[in-house]
Amino acid sequence: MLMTRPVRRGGSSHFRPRLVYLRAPMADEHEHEIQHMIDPSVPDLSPLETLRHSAAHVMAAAIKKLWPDARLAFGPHTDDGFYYDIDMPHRLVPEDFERIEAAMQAEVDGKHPFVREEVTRPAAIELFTRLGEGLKVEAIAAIPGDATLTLYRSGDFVDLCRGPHVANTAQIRSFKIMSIAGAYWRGDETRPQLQRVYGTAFADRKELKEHLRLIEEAKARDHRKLGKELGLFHFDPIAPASPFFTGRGAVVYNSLQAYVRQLYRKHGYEEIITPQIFDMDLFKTSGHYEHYKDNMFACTIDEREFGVKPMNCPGHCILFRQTRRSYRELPLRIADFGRLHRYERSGVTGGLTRVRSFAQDDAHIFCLPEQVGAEITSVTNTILECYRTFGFDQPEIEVSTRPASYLGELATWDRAESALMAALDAAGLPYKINKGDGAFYGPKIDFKVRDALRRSWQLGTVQLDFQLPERFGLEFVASDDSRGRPVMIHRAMLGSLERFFGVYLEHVAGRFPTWLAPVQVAVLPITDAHHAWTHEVAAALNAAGLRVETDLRSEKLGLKIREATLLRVPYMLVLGDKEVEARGVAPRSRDGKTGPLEPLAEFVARLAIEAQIPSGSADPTPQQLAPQLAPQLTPLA
RNA sequence: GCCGUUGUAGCUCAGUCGGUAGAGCAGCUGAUUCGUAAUCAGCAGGUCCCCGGUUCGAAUCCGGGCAACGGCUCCA
Repeated sequence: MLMTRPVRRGGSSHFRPRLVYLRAPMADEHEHEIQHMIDPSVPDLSPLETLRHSAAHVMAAAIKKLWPDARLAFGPHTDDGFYYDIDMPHRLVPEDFERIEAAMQAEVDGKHPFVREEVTRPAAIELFTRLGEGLKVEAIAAIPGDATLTLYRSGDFVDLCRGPHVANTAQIRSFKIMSIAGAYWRGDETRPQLQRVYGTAFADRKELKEHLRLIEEAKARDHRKLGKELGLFHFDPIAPASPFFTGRGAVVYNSLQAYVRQLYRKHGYEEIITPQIFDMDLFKTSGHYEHYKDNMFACTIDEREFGVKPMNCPGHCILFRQTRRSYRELPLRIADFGRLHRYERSGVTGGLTRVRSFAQDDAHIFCLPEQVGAEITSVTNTILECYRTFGFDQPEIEVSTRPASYLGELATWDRAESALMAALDAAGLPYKINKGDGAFYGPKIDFKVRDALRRSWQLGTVQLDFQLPERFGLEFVASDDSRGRPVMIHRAMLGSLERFFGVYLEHVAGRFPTWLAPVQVAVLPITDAHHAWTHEVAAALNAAGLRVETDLRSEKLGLKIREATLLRVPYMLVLGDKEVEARGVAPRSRDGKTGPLEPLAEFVARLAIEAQIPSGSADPTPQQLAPQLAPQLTPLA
């Protein structure tokens, strides 16, 4: 039951209702909303976020009990839990987690209500100074204005906090300390580092268990692990953060490119090839030298400074202006799989997700200002089609608008931003606006997909650019013979192919659809007597353009099946007396299903269709689509 | 770049107090010819990440580098 009491607000004299929680049972779904409605200064958190933020308080209280000299910083909720930044002499190790959890449980068992309290700034400073919470005092100093501050008490723990919170610590029943990491006070790397303790909490034990299972599953299908197990790619210290793709990996990589090329053909792009290394003058013109030089590989030859391209756009501008362009040529859509090199700082790289040598499915569209809307619509549709093919759900779309420091005319920005949103509106696509998050050269749309484990990845991007056409003096001849400046649209669907490779590998847990599988069919003779038919079958598959491997070793069938299964080969053909006699095959899928004996030609014809690169001219067949959630494979013994 | 952790055979890992480097899998050789997720035996395989120091002696201790991993920051 909710009760209200009058509370003085700020300096004004009016009274407003305020909440006090007296109720123990958890999870009134609407508590937080009520809290938020009554006081808009209370952040609008979801019930789960509220629970997690409350759990952060409980954890902080527990840590303060165990290590009274701990100084608290901030303790917010995150996408899948919460953390608290703490400054203390004791260096936490995983062995401490159990003690912390036990102390947290004591807080929970104490059934302490969360009590909100309003204080003046001086009172808050006085309180936290007395408690020795220097970081809190600093945080108070950083809060602008002289608004009333709020405290939340639970038991004998008190924290500066805007809330909201659950009613009572007893509601925090399912929690776990996850990990410990370093973090800076307010992200400032010149300040001493704090210890960030990560935890998670859920409304009930079942959800917590499921969350922990998903974490285990994510570990099992980590693309770095799968890449090694499946022999797809390799890293060596001799080329830090730069993948070596093996023969198998390159099949996947090239097939991804082949698919994107299908889309290009369908949607009116032409693919070009541009240089790798340019005179640094190019990047001085584009602005990369000024803004991005520290991330570029450079060298000086013959007293001339060169830079390895970190992006394709400047080179594309050169190609655009190498001839006089008529408005009739626009929109000009040029695509480039050019290899890019960026000197990513040593601490930021990892697996395929952030590498120093990579390629994008990159394209630039040069168009008339009035063509922007139609182009955005077309690009967006192509991106959505692309993600469908890979079995991703509808992506989350975010529009980033003009940042504080920007280049170009205000009116142009306004026009561009409304063009982006109008295109999305027209397509009936929901999106979120990230105000002020655009690049300084133009607004953008980002596309984020969720993979099979519900993790979010930013893949595609569509960016308007008014700067490069200006800087490179690009122009076209208009119908009245005047000169106009084209608008440049940067766009990528998969983003970095390397990164997409990693994301997708995890999404399908190594079970590539047939058209992407490095090996599509494994032919497994039972004994030497079946080798002749094996060679015939393999030759027929090979002739149909399928990727086939034979296993002629004198190993037992079980082993051959096991190994092909672990390599996630989509189909296995076990050949024994029956198959030889019938001149047929009985395909076994990697899921363990065995089909009936059928004539070889039938299987070849069927598989050839399934293995086709999705054409982009029709919806992919179910077989071409990726499996949504791969069944769990028996782990290696 | 910053903080922390780690680095031993192709892979996954063990290695006590500083005293000649270990296993399983993979590989090679041989045997086995087998019907839907691991046949048996033998052999071979090492710059203990790199450089330097301490020590009679270093995988082990110390210093410096490199790389990977977990985070932070960054990702015009």
